[in-house]
Amino acid sequence: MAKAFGPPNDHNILLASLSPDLRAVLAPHLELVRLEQRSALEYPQEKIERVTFPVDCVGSMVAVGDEGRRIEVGLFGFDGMSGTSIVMGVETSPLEVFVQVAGDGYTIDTEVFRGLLDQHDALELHFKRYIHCLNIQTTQTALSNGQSKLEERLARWLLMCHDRVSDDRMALTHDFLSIMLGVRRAGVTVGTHILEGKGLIRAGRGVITILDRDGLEAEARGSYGVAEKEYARLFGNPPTD
Amino acid sequence: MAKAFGPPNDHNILLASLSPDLRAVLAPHLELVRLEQRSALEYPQEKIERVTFPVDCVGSMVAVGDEGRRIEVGLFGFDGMSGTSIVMGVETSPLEVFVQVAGDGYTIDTEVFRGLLDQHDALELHFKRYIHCLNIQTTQTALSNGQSKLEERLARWLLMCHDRVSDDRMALTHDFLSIMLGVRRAGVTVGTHILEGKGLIRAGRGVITILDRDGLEAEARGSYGVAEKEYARLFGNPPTD
DNA sequence: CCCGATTTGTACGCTTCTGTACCTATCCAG
DNA sequence: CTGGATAGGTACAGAAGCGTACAAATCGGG
Repeated sequence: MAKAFGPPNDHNILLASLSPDLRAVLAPHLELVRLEQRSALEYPQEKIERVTFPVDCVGSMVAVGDEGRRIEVGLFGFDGMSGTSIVMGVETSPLEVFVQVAGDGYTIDTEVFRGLLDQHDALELHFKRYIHCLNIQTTQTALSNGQSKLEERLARWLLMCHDRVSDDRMALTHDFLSIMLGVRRAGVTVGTHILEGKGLIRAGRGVITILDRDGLEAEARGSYGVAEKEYARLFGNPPTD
Repeated sequence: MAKAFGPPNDHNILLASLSPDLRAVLAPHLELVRLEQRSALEYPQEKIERVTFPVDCVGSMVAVGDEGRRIEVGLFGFDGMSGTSIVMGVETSPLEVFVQVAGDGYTIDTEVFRGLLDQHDALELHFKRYIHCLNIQTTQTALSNGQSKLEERLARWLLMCHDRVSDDRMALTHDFLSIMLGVRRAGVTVGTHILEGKGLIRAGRGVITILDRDGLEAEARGSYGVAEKEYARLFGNPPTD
């Protein structure tokens, strides 16, 4: 299977798939900003100030528990948005949301966004449907966390990340991946070697290159694809397809 | 900590916490029905016919993967509802939703429900906020699946189930629990012995009795409570508190 | 071009959980 | 009261991953 969201990533698909009139409603309030790696988009239990629609950056939603436990529960790029709680009518969330791959994104003030959603039901519907897809992604993560081996989870994660960047080369350290997957750093090293040994990826210092998407999907053994199919069904494939 | 949703369960809290006028909007369309154990409330990828608000039954949302992999990703009782996708503007979901503990519940036809949501934004807001809580529950499940030991996950699950039934005695087999947690049946047997050994529960054939909620919460080591606190914040404690 | 910082490779013993198997205890219908 | 069905207890070898530790490789600033 090709990338879930197709090649174009000079814009945000979620915004681009709005009808022209709804896009016109949002456009005047969107501001294009540069988002640096590790910068926070939301803090746990703190008021969400801005909603962000990535263009070529990638964000992670991470659940934090006691004793430093943490694990990624959501990944989004030009397919999605931060600040989903706002759409749900809640002003905070217990998750950490931060920029994982630096890049540009459109932001809008939370209050303004909430106001526009209230005025345009079709706008809210659009974002609710995206959140539905994101929730499915989280359920698949829960399934994967409970039932898959490390290298299967790694394969799934690499595919999801690859879907959201333009390059087959991705800047990722084992340490970073270990936090996302909630496993040992050394475990990621072993996992990457397994995938590398099968010719699915190539790993360099701080870089992982995707060589064989189909192979990775097979390696993920069904843990990848459900959320992506739902997204494709609801938001369609990009015009180039 | 006492039960997350307090003692009363002769009604559905989600419905009861609606304003009187919104309750009046829904009431004429609700039908009280008996829901038997194992009966399906939603089938994966099939149109959701009815939305259900449990009174004294409990439902599970289960993600299914390849090779018979399955794991529970959501639990709801008189605090919640089935058919959450409908609120999100989508008519299907990839999850299995079924009755885990038999009992009564109010149901409403999907089309009628969707129509009422469209007419009453405040009604939709109410259910969106519930879904926000349910999503948090799923993120905590993902965290727990990835980072907790079997007996911690078991303790968490028993607490969540206990929140949603009226009795300290719960009809649960090890086999059933093993499916919910996505572990071996024999593993659940060992897990229950650990909790029993600490005096937190008592286990009989097909029955688990909660003896010490606070002890179970400590045993869950932070994996229980986040979603429950959010629910309490948004929907308040029951009037008896 | 050298030094400290970052990243990766590898090893070891240990815990947790699995797959499988088999036996026992309890329940219920006839 | 008995026989089949259901539920639970236990055991064993092995896989998977952990915590920890340390060394090697690579990078970038001075």
